[in-house]
Amino acid sequence: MRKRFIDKLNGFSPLSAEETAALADATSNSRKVAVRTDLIREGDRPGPVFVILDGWACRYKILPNGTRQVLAYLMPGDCCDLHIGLLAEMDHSIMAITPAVVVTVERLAMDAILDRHRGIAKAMYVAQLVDEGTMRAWITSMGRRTSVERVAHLMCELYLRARNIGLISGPDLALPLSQLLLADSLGMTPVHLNRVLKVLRASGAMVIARGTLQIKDPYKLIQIAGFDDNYLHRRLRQAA
Amino acid sequence: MRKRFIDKLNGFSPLSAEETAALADATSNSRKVAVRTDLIREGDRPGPVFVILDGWACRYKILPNGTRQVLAYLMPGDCCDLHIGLLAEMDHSIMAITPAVVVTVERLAMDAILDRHRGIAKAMYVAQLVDEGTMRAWITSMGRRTSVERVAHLMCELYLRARNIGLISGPDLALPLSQLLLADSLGMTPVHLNRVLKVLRASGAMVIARGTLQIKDPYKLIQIAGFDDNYLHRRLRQAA
DNA sequence: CGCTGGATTGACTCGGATCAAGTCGAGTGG
DNA sequence: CCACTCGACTTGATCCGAGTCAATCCAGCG
Repeated sequence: MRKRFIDKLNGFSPLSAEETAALADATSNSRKVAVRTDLIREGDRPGPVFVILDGWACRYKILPNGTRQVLAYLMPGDCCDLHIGLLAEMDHSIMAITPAVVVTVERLAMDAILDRHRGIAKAMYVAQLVDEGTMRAWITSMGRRTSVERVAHLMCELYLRARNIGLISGPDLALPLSQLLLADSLGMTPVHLNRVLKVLRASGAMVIARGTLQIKDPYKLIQIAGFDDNYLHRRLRQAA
Repeated sequence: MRKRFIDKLNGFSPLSAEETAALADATSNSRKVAVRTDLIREGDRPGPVFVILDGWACRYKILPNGTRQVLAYLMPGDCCDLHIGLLAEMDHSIMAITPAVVVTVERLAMDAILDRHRGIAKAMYVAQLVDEGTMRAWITSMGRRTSVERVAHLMCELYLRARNIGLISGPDLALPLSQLLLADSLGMTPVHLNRVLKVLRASGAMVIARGTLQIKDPYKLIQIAGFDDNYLHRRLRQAA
């Protein structure tokens, strides 16, 4: 299960055998987390860095008026911000949206790893840059894409990310996201999201049903979304 | 002019005299940039890290359909991502929106500084976390705030950031942002933005006129925006 | 077998986009 | 000094995408 995290980092910047071993060592102590548990809440003082080994989680904020905005999805291999411990308090919460397996790495241990293993540090910096790129893509979606484009774009992203970490190989992805959650990610109401899904289904591009995303026509979906995968930064600078 | 950058970092994590000197040294070689010049474009291979010493800039993306989304504003003291050099290409562009003074720090020089001066590294990591928090706040705004709230929220943010770096002291802020630019930041049309500004003016909370933001009633503005400054992380963990 | 939470659909309303005309102000050149 | 121009700001009229409210539908499950 740790494999996914190590593989993901290795994909960003090649790791030595020693570094792989160090990572495996640091992430050996995992724990299970129940669905809908907050890993950390807005206002909390950040503790150790954690890494999702299995299951999905999301970052989110609750507004004064009670509405919720989902800010990002965390899939196996993703981790929360490296230097989170420098902050006095969290500006958002993180919640498990499936039963999940999580490992926590103490701040000092994390610092030691980053210091000692430059390859790991480099890979994790890239991972962070990708997360930032993803946030920018979300801002762009919310600001300048129609609701149909927005949904298509998110599905392209989630599909590619899942594929990049080897979660899937075929055209289908197990999506443990309720329409309510998706609506809260995309800045729309559940009712409207449902209608958008119907449009996409009718277009023949994709279907979401019974917790599974089926991409029927990848080319069409990408075209609808105006999707460009550059922000996921898979092709990396060679001579870095 | 370099002072602003150093002061900002110092506010995030106290710097030693030696560190201050190292920063001053690294940022001594500045250049002027004309309005509306791109500092770097989407698709470019990232070069050195750069820091805005004077003037304003913005990150933005242009979509296939020609529309633009502004992703962030950079004010004096702000810098682009530290580890940007690890990526193969930029996923967005950065443009000067006023005549600006910019300093570029070569990647190796930057790495050396981060290695040698932990205080600088820490302060810059915090700065990056703040930028991420800001992006999350933007996502939240776009997704779950009305247009009036959104405008008010952005103005609170810009005002506080300007104040935090000592750009202003009174209730007024010189805002070099056209309505078109603001509209492209907030995911609305210039026409609608204009009407929203009128509403805010009528409410007595704030006025934007002739390139100046005047906050007439701070309490009311914050209330309209539902603004919480926690994401700017000014109160930092003491024992960090 | 009925309960419950998510998904789906319909009817109506409204915020914000679009289209179209101005207006204002700063520069520029006659 | 004034007319001309150009870009940015304003305002009005109309339309449409998305929100709201409300009623089912449906599947999993205690």
